Amino acid sequence: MPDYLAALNPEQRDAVLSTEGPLLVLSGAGTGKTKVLTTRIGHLIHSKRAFPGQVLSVTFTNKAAAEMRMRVSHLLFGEAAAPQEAASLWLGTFHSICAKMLRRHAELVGLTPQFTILDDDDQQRLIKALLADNNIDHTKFPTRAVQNVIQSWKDRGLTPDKIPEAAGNYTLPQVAAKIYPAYQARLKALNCTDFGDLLLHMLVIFQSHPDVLRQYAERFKYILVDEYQDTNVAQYLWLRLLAAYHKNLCCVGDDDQSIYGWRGAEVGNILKFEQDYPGAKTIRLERNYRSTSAILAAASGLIANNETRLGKTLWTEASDGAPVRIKSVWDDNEEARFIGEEIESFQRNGIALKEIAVLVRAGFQTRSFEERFLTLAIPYKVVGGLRFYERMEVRDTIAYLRVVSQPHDDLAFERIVNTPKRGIGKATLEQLHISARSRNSSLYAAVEHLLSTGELKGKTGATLQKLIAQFDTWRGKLGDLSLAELADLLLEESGYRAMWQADSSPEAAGRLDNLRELIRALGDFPSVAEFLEHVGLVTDSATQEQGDMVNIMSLHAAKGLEFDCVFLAGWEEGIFPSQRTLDELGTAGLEEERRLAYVGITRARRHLTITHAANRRIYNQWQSSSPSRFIEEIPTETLEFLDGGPYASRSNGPSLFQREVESILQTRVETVAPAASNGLSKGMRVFHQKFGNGVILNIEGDHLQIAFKHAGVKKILAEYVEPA
DNA sequence: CTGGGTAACATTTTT
DNA sequence: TGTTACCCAG
Repeated sequence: MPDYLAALNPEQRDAVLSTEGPLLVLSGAGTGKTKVLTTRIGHLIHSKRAFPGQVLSVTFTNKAAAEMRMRVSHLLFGEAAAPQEAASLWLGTFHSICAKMLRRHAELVGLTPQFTILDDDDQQRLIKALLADNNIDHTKFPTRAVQNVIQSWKDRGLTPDKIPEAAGNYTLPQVAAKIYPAYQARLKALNCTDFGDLLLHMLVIFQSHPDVLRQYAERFKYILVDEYQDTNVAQYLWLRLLAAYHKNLCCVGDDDQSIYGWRGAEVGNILKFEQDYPGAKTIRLERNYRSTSAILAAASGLIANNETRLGKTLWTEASDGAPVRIKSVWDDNEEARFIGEEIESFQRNGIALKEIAVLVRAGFQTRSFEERFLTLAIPYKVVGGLRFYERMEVRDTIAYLRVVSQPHDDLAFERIVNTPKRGIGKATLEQLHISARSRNSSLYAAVEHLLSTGELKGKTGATLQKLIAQFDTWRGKLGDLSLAELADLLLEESGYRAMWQADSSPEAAGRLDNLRELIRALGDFPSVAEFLEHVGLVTDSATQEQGDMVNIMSLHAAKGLEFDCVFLAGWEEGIFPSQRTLDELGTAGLEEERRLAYVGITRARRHLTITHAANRRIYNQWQSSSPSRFIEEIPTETLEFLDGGPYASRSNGPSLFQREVESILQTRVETVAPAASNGLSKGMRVFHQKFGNGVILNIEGDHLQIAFKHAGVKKILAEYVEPA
C-alpha cells in the first residue's frame, strides 16, 4: 500500500479508492475532507487512471484551490515541489474554471476572448444607469435590490427569456425583469461579463453546442467538487452536464455546514445526490480530529434540532476537555470587556493570540471588540473587511490600465475621466454619452470624434485632448515597459498620485501605500490581460498583516478555519438567529442559522465560550434581548454557566443603577490619570496626521504610546498629536 | 464644476 | 453610529 493511503483512516481510504461512479462524501467538520480530496486526486494520477489534464477539481474559494494545488503537488512531486508542478490540473473555483472555458468559446455568446469581468462596483453603476434610462425611481427600487434579483436569476441558471412571470403591479421583480435583458445587452456591447455570467454563459453554450459540451465531458474522466452543499442551481447543472459522460463525480460536502442559502446555494443539491445519480455511493466521514468531545457534543446536540439533514454523528478519541462556557453580560461593552480579559488570561497561559478567534454574526458587532482591544493593547485583525482590489485607489488605477489596454471600456473610462479632477462634469459626460449612443461607439471614440469635429472646445476640449493624447502615449508603451513601470508612469503623469499626495486626510498615506503595493503586485503579471483576469477572479483580502493577533471575523468568514480558543459573541434572539433571516425564510432560515451556529462551535479545538448580552446598542438606540434559543438547544451537561444560569444577568444581574455607578467611577479614573504637558492623558482619543485616530495607552514623558485604529500600536512624540 | 453642508439611511453573510 | 447621496452656493 502506498504511503499516502496508509496515512488515512478506513473511511477516508474508501473515499479515495472508490474512484469509479458517482460518490458522495459526507464530511463532517474536522474530519479531514481536504486530505481526502487531495489524496484522491493524487491517487487518480499516481495509479495512472488519468492524466492531470483529465481531472477537474472545483472549489469555492481561491484559498481552498491554492491549498489543494499545493498539497497535490507535494503528494505527486515531493515536498520540495512548487505548486505549479501540478499546473495541468484543472483545479480552481467554479468561476475561474468557467472563465478559462469561456475565453475559448466567447464568440458563441457574442463576446471576444478578451472580455472583461466586471466587479461589483461596475455592475452597480451599469444598473444605475439603466434604471435612469428607463425612468425608474432608484430610491424606490434601489440599485442593489435590482442587482440582487438579477443575480439570483443567474444563480438559478435563468437567462432573461426564462425568468418566471412576476405577479402584481410594478414590483421589484417586474422592474428587474425589465432591466435584466437591457443589462445583458449592455454587458455584451461592452464585451463584459459579471460573476454570474461566467457560469450562465457556459450553461448556455453547453446547451446550444453539444459538441463543446462533449469535448469537455469526454475530457474530464474524473470530477471532484469541494463544499458541494454550497452549490447553486447553475453550478449544479454545470456539474451534471460535465459529469454525464464518465459519471465519475465525487462530491464532498457537509449538509450541516450549508450557510450560503441566501446567496443561491441549494442544500437540496446535496440532499438529493443519490436520486440525481442512481447507484451513487455515500461515505460518511465522522471521525473528528479537531475538537474535544465536549465541544463535539455541544455541536451535535445543537444540530440535531434540524429536520432537513442527512445525519451523521461526529466522534473523537480526544478527551472531554473543558466544558463549553456560557457567559451572560449586561451589554455589548461588558461583552467586549469580558472577552478581552479572557483573552489576556489565555495569553498568560501560553496560548498564542493567533489561536484565538472572536466570531460574530454581523459586521457591526466587531466595533465594540475593536475598541476594547485597542484600549487593552491586544493586537487583533478584523478578517474580511475591504479587500485590496476593492479599495478606491486600487480600482482607479486598474481603471486607468483598463482604458490603456481597452479604450472602448466605457465603465473604466467614465470612472477616471474626472479623477483626479479635470473639470469634466455632468454636462460634458452627458454630451459624450449622447454622441456615443448616436454613433454606436464607445465614450473614448466619442471624445476623439467630437474633438475632430471641433464640437469639444475651450478648456474642456483641451483637457480631453490632453487626456486622450496621454492614453495614446501610454498605450504605445505597453510593449516597451513592464506593467509595473507603466502603472508607475501613468500614476505620475495623470496626476493621480499627486492627488493623494496633496490630500491631508489620514487615509491618504495608506492609499499611497496601497498604490505602491499595487505596483509591486503588478510585477507578477506579464500582461494587462492576465492581471485583469486575476483581479476579476481573486477577491483576496488585503495583504493580511502577519503576526500574532486575535482574529475577529464573521461566522461565515470562519468556515474552514480552526482555532484553539473560540468566542461566539452576541448569541441573542434577533441577532443570532438573525431576525431578518427568520422573517424572510422562516423555518428554512432558522435551520440555516442553526447550521451557522454549528459551524461556529466546530471551529474550536479546545476552548469554547458563548456570550450573550441583555442589552445592545443598535444604531443609536438600546435594545434589550433574550438569550439565543440555540443556547438552550445545546445539551446542558456539556455546558458551564459562568453566572449561575443564562438568565442570571436578567434576573439577578446588577441593576441599571449599579451599572451607572460603575461607569461613572470608570470615567473618573480616566480623567484622574496623569496629564502630559499638553493636556493629553491616558485613555484619551487623539488624532495623528499620518496614522489617524487612536487611543493613548501610556505616557512616558513626551513619548506617548498610542494604539491607532488602523496603524497599530506606535510610540509618538506628544507634539505630533492632537486631541480627537 | 466643485466642494461643503446636511439629511437620510443603514448593517448580514460573498465567489 | 458612520457613511453616503443630494442640494445649493460660490
